[in-house]
Amino acid sequence: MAHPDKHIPTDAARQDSGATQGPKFQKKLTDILSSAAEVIAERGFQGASVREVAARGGVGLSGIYYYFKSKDEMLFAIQRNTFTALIAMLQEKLAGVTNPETGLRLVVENHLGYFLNHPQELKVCFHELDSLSGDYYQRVLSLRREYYDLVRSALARFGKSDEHTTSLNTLFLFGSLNWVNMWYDPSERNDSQNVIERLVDLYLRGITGATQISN
Amino acid sequence: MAHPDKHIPTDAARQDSGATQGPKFQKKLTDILSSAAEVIAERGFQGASVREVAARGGVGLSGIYYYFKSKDEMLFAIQRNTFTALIAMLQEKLAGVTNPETGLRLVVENHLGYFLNHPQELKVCFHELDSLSGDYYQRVLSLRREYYDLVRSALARFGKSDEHTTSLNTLFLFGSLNWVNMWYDPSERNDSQNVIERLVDLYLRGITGATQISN
DNA sequence: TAACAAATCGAACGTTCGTTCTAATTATAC
DNA sequence: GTATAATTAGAACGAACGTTCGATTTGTTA
Repeated sequence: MAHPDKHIPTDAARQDSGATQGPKFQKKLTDILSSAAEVIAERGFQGASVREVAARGGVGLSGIYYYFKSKDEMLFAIQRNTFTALIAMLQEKLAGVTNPETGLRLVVENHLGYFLNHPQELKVCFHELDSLSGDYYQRVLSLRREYYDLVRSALARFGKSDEHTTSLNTLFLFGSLNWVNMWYDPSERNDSQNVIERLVDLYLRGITGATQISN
Repeated sequence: MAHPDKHIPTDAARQDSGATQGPKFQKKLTDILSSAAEVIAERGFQGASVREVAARGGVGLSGIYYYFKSKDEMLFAIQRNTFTALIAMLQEKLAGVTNPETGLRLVVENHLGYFLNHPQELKVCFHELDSLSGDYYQRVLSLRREYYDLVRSALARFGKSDEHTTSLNTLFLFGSLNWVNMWYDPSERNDSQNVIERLVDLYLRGITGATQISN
């Protein structure tokens, strides 16, 4: 009881994005999360040791626990930040868009564009969905659903399929999108636009049944 | 040196499928591999403990090492068996088939059919590709390439796309196929045929650009 | 039953893991 | 400069990990 008040790590699980903490704290927290995404993408969540995350983040082992309550919370923070960003960016891009083809193109560009800039984070989100449990899992699940609904409603604008088929097409599209990080090498980023075009073409024809490519 | 000869676990890495060992040995080996696929699918490779695999397989902890040299070898055996089976089944189905639509349908039916019967094995193969290294990794990689080439050549029969586009379409298809085990619930196996049909429809139109569905 | 191999068991090894604790250091405010 | 909080550092905890080993049991062949 000699100590005034035990430090409670800022609870990255809360949505208070930095109001209570200085920018220096937020910067370090972001650095650690970036390192964590790196290590988890490489070794998997269970295989990623907190010690290595700490080393790459330039902190001591116990320093990690000043910023996060647990290893689980780090994974949760990565997934929450990523899905929140994906949703916000997509909502902004889709605002006011009515043309279905444009909507599909924006969906693909948004998702693959984010993958090009944050390959580790996206890999973690798509690869470690089941590594969380309890409250963390549920909250990420609801974000995933929100993102799914956004994409689904974009595909629904084509009006060419019944509801169930639209749902299936959405899931097929997510498969194609997420599988990209299994084979695409970002070092040769010359043909990234081509990948986007071919994927849009494929689903455009697949959904509408016509060859009405514009550009 | 009091012992005649140390037992060398039958080297599941070799391709001698049971000539040197009795059927009882092979049975138990299969049981263990099945349990291993179960645990690895649930907890990931790093998170799967040999102790739990042993428990579910009805063996003591050290009993595992009578059948396998290491945990890595177990993962290798699962992936090798799965890809070998997928390749063999697909080759048999595609034998003599020239119609491109039939080929695509057989590819999808083969892959998703295997998923329905062996969900854990397929999840392990698609989820733990990078958990192997060295020789094990290379040998699985070459099997994956063989399977990929089979599917790619089936899509190439449509003759509607250039080579690069065909490659991309193949990768997109693999994404859709492998993503299925992230959302499909095998307990409601009523609509599995519908999933296959919708996926075939989507890629049929996407590749050919026409709506030439037969049945 | 005797001999031998095949298969299983239990205990132990060295390591690494996530987490915690206390003390020391640095920054901030009066 | 002194007090107070924010941040870091180091050592240690028990638990779980993959693997090994010698002994024991089970099965097979004479």
